[in-house]
Amino acid sequence: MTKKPADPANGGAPAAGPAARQVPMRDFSRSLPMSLLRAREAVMRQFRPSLREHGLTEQQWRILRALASIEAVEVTELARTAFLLGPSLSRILRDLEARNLIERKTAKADQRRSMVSISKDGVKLMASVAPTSEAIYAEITRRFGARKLAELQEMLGELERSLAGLGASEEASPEE
Amino acid sequence: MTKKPADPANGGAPAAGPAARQVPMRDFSRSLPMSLLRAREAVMRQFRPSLREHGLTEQQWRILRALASIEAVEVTELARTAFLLGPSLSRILRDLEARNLIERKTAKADQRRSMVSISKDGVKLMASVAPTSEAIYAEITRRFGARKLAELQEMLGELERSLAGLGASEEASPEE
DNA sequence: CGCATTCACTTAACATGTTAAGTATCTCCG
DNA sequence: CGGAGATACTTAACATGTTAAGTGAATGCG
Repeated sequence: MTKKPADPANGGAPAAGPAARQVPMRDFSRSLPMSLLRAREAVMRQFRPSLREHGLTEQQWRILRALASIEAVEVTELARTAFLLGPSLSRILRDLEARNLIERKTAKADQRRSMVSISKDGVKLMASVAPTSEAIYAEITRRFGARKLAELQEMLGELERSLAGLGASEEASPEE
Repeated sequence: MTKKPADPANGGAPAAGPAARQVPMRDFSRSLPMSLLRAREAVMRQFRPSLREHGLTEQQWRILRALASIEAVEVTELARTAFLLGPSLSRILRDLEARNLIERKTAKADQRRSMVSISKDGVKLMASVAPTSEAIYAEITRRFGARKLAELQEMLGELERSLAGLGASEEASPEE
């Protein structure tokens, strides 16, 4: 329960170490990336045990959920939806296919593309996980407050939008 | 190269698959974990290029920043501060030590503990990265709005606190 | 003192994140 | 029609996330 940041609560020496402290930066523990990371971890910690019991990782679950609402998708589109990078998705799909949770077949029109869909086993697995998952989500909503949750989501969306196209100033296509 | 799952521009879901949709769940793309993940990714995408130029990963940078404000810390305490799991930290410290960016020495009172501190080279490296990093943070703040940013951070903190002690067994994550 | 327990890490093993290459297709233009 | 370039993935390589087991050093207790 006790959370102690970078506070040298030990001896009490004011500290004046070997080469420390010379670069003045915001308090590290309050940076936006850290806040987002901690918040997300706090949330995911609620779900991981349940998923684990069903033999699913967070990412595998994301993929199944993304597939559940559509008939079939191309890998690239699925990567966007499940917010996974191509290589990760490629590996995970290989495993999920081996477990018969998804199905894959190359598109007729374009042999490069492969269409991915959830299998019956996949649907069954989802059905067994969804109740617990929803219950956890409901508890989180109850604790934090439905309204605040909506507000938070809205702000997160705004943050995303306000940063869109800021760091992509190189690498690939100038336009996009 | 620009391979990023960043665009939630999925074109909706016609939906009506073979074995799909039977388990009614919230729209996957709007789940809290996904919102947090996307927001954090949007933010980190701004920083990664700069860090990379200096040969640092996001986690290595977190560690250096955590070390910059104190004389020395135990590994466990550092793990809490930098929000890293023990094993990850162990590996990263090994590498940072090999690069002479940090120093380590076992505590006299307790041979099990090792005290970690940033080295002169580490401080120098930080000094060369900090300006860019601060500039990026300033731009993010400008785009999103300082007030909204503070609000967001506050909400994230509340979310964290409201979920504290919900997961079955705590004591297993980098936070507490 | 003797020894089981606890503690503070470290190693190991497996899955994903991330970037760079590689491979097979497909498109388009000369 | 043919080859350069773009596409849609897949592989590879390295770093981290995550859980479990291992190691050496302190503690507690009989």
